[in-house]
Amino acid sequence: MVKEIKKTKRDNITTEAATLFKERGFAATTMRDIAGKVGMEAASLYNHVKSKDDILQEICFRFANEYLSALDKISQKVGSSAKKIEAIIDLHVTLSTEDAAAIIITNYEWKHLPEPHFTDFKIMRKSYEKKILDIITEGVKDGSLKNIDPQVVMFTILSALRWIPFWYKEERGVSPIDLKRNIKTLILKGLLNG
Amino acid sequence: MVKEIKKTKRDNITTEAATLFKERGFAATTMRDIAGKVGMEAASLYNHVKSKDDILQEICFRFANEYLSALDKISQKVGSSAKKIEAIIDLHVTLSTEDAAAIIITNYEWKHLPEPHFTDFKIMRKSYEKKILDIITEGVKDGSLKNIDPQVVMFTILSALRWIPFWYKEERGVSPIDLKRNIKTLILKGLLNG
DNA sequence: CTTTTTAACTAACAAACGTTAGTTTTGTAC
DNA sequence: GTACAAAACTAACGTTTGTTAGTTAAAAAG
Repeated sequence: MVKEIKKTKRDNITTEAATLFKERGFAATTMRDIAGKVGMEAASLYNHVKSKDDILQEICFRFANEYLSALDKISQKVGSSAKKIEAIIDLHVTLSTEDAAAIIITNYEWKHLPEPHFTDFKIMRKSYEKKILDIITEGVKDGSLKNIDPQVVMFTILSALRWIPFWYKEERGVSPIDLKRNIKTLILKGLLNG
Repeated sequence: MVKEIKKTKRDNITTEAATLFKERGFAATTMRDIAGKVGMEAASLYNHVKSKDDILQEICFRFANEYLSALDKISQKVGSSAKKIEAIIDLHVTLSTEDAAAIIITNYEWKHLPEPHFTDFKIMRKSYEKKILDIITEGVKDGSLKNIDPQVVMFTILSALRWIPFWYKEERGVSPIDLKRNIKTLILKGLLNG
């Protein structure tokens, strides 16, 4: 009972902080801002959270781990390179539309992580990119994918996916399902007709 | 003579500041950081620059204008929708590889612009996106482009292009020309073979 | 050489920052 | 109802921030 209440409050702080970090950036968000959103004084936050950095760490590593473990599952289960890329698109769209603020933090505010977490995160990120690079390289080698520089393909796809939480809004009238289908078509079959 | 020297020093400050804003973000970069890079005391910066915000404004609006005027030229001169999109890709790659730091600021740190510049910038940005959206919509209507949601296409392409300065490095062995060709193939013809 | 600008410097300010200490309120268990 | 723990509060701390004031050195103009 005690632990559950504490966890809920901490989660609430994390969520509100993520929204502010997204809007103003980590460095420009103050503990007093976060406290205001949560409905308490800044000092009271420290009953639930160790520091401002602590909040950032929680967000970044929660999703870094989620991305990595999801990618591992994809690498094992799914078949062809193209199918794996489709699954990666699904993964990013799902996370980006479900928890946009936190995903933005994970993708763009992680540079404010203090050491050694900064280095740890960087390694995880590089590892994620490397795994995707390998999937693409494999597809190019077996001839199922076009002979485009795998590095360019990897970064172009990841860039497109990482930016989704910035522009995605329900009000635009594009459902997550539509979004997945449209991006897959664009990436795999291209924009040109015929 | 007098004006030229002044302009050069100011440009130097702007350039060094852009590098720091890119690495640490605008809010986490101090005037003392910038001064250190330039080789003077923080207070001396104010002989060349009105404020910290002033530096950010200069960078953001210089490139916002450059993007917009380049896009207008493309809209007038170039022919088909596909050719226009190719020209937009060329534009972004050229700017991103020539002045990566400043482009990153223009794309990601503009949220720190003080009003009314923030609103002004937002309008310019929306206008840029709208013009690209129109190009895509036209191509879908005349049947030269696949029937993918133009909004999704616009954001996906722009996301991929806006992220280039983050990962592009000469050492990766991909020249700007290669990059342009590869991205065009990926976007227009897709990743799948056959 | 003298005068006038330009641009560097040192020193300091007021505000805002993350965080700590100490105290009071709130909620739960006996 | 008393006891105890959790979580809120107020107050304040030491730093760091962007910026200003006042002064000195360097460069350009006459």
